[in-house]
Order: sequence, then structure tokens, then C-alpha cells
Amino acid sequence: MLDLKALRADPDGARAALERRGEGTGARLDRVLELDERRRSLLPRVEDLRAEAKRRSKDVGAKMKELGALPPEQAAEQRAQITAWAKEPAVEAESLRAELEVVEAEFNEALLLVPNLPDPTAAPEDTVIREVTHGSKWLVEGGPGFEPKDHLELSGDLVDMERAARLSGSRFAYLKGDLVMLELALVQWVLSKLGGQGFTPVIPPVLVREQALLGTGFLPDTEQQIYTLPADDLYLVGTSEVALASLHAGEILDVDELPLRYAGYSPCFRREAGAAGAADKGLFRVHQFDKVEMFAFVEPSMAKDEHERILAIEESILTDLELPYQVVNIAVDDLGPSAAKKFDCEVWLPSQGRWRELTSCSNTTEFQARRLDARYRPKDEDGKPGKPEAVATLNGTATAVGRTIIAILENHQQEDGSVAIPAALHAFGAPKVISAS
RNA sequence: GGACGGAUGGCAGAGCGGUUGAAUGCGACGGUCUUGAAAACCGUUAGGCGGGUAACCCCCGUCUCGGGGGUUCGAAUCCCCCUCCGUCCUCCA
Repeated sequence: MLDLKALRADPDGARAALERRGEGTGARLDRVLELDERRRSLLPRVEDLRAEAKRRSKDVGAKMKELGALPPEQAAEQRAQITAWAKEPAVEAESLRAELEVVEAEFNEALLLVPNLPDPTAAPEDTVIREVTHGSKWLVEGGPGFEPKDHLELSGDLVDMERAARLSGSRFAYLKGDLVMLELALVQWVLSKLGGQGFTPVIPPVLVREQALLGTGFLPDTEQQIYTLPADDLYLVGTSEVALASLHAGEILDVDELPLRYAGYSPCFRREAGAAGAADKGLFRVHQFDKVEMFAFVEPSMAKDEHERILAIEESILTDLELPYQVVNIAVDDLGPSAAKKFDCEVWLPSQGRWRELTSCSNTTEFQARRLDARYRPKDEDGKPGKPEAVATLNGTATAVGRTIIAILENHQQEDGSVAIPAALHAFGAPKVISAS
């Protein structure tokens, strides 16, 4: 949700920024402004009537007392008159309020449809800003001298998608043996690394109410990607970002508590509707996967720095895993509704001979916080507490387990089909070598 | 699944039909005192929306005591529904 006051102050600037997301996005803003106008013309009239009703209501007691001196019949008549007089503005206010309610409902709905203002530095089209190969054997001249296998060949029966399909349908997997140990090592290693960066590990609920999806901007927009449990009015989250963002919904945080950083570890569920034809096989695109997600609540002025910081952590994880990657500044017309700016880290997949998305981090500025009503109380230079303001939120993938396993298997495969697991994971219980045969 | 009890400001906790947006305590902020700090004392301190302002301070109005609806001239206070929390029973990994 955007800052209404800022929109009213500079509608043209906001419209221009929104148009960068694509033709017609500015029109949604105009709809909001128009409804805001109507709302504000109705509101004062309702409030004036209510003020009058209150005044009269307060006088009732005194007027009623005066009636005590009158004969009963006359008093009854007067009493009825007083009541009618007191009721009049309230009744009028009520009918106007009904009108206002309709306008406000439309207004709120329209406001939810306006995406975040993109950051000026969000790229016009996907732009590679950095490529880090660590001298990968796949990317040096000539390659390692053998044909890379894909992750399914490398994992053999450690990944069983046929039987998973029998159980649950396509795009599900059984993960077995050494790969399970690899996942657990990966998760534990990442959580300990993040712990050193101030991120508190969290295992959140993955079944959430609609409000959490609305608050994070996944609704209304990506409903076709979300699993629903209609019998219980719950949704399965596609990322723990949803649960982490809601952690401080409705709260006013002390500025001294900020930044608050969380590392959520949870399964993620995605319907992948529309991806039916996608050629990705194996673990790359599945309906259920585990992920460690970073999430930060910061002062708005710190959001850009935090975004860079989160990106740096993602890069550091890839570096420690000795995975070749490139960083992409994602095109402005490809941003989700909440994001003002987004970086993807794409990893090299030797079997495909191309870069594929592995992690991603977004600066959602105050967009989610406004919807979730997550605020903080700023202090001025003298340390005096001020009015609550929306915090800024950011999120980034620490490790998407399935895809990370793919990247490790493929990049660290050896000619004999075994895989040398990166040293960083050894101390966390990962096998040093995984061999499918 | 069943039976009770509860939900009030940053937190704790009164109020149970009429200046109650809300006592009191804690916290926070300001001040007095002090070499400084602590203690003590005094004062200030909820949020949303709209208007007066181009904007801040400030002022005015209105809404909000978990959410929604109702009764009433008037509801934090009475009634109904929902959500959540606690306790007990039942069940259960």
C-alpha cells in the first residue's frame, strides 16, 4: 500500500513512476485519487452531523430533569419531543454514512490494486551487474574436458520423482539418503552463518489466513500460485516471507529495537499454475520445497543499505559454496507488486549451459508494512519520541534448498559422476562426497 | 469436539449505561535537585481519518476499549455473532 499523503502531494511523480511498471498502471492510481476525492467530500458532512448529534445527546439529561415539574401527560409529550429532536441528526448521519461506506470500500479495494512505486534505480530491463565465477571449471576456456551430467543423473535414486508422482502428482520428489544429510547440513550452516549477521532463526507457521497474504502483497495478485484450504479458510504459504512479515503486524516497534532480522526456515508451496509446459525437470520447479529466507524490519532511511547487505550475504553464501553466479538488477516491469527493487542471483548450471535463478532479494520499502500496520516510533535529534511511522521491510533468499542442491551437484560433479561437497558444509554433517551409484 | 473465564493505551491493570479517550502503576520524554549519576519530587505521554495549513508546530472535528452487528437520545459498560487467548474435560503426533 502506498502512502496516500505522498500520493496527494505529488500525484504526477507517482503516476510517472508507476507507468514504468507498464502501460496503464498509472490509471489505477487515478482511480484511487478519484475515490479519495469523493470520500473526502462526504466525510466532513457525516462528521458534522455526528457532532451535532453528540451535542444534543448531552443536553438530553438536563432537559429531562426539567420535566419533573410538569404534569405527567404533558411531560410524556415533551419527552417524546426531546427524544425526536435528539435523534434527528443521528438518523441523518446514518444514511450519509451508508453512502460513505460504499465509497470507502471501493477506495480500499482500489488502493490494494496499486503496486509499490519502483525505485529509480530499478533497471528498465534485466541487467547483469556482476559476474563471479571463482574460476569455475565450467566457465574457463575449454571446460573440464567431460560432459556435465544433470542433477537427476547425478543423484540417481537419491531423488525419486516417479514414486512421488504416484503419491502426489507431478512436480513432487522424495529426497533420500545423502541428499537429506546435505539439506540438513546446508540449512544448519546457513542458519549459523545468518545468526552471525543478526538474523534470529524462525520456524514459522506455513498455514496462514488471508490477511497475511494481503498484507504481503501476494493477494490480490498471485492467487493462481497459492494453495488454499477452503474448509478452514487457510492458505499454504509460498515463502516464509509471508509469516515473517506478519510477525510484527499491528505493532509499534521501539526504534532502538531496529533493525529486526529473522531467518525463516520452512517448506514452501507453489501451485506453479501456468508452468505446465516448462521444460524444467527434476527438483528445479516443484510444488513443495524447503527454504531459508531472510527478512528484515528497518527504518525506511536504512532500507537501501539493508538491501545491499542482504544481497552481500546471498553472494557470500554462493561464494562459500563455490558456486559461479551473476547478480541481476531485475527489470522494473518484472517486479512483484510489493517490490521497489529486486536483485536475483543466478547460478551457472553446467547441464543447461546457462544461468538460472537461485536466490533473490527485494526491497519492499514501506509497502508491506503499511498493509500490515507494522510501525515504529522514530526519535528526533534530541531523542524525543515522535509519531509512529511505517517501517520498511526487505526479504531475500538465503538458500532455496532444492535449487541449491541442484547447483552443488552440477557444479561440483567429477568425471566419475561423484560430487565433491563444498568444504563449508563438512562440519555441519554433509557427506564429503556424494556418489549415486 | 465439550464446559467455563477472558480480550482495555508502549506494558501491567481499573472501570461495567451519561464531560471516560478512559483511574492507577510501570516505562518513555521534559523539568527541579545534583560536580555527574541514582533516588525523590513536578509535569507531559494512545492511534487512525478529515479539516484549518503548501508543509511543520499547533488547533478543531470525528472514529477507535479484539472484530462485526443490535438495543438506547447516549455503550468500554447491555444483547447477538465471529476471532483469538487462558483453564478444565475429551481426543491426538
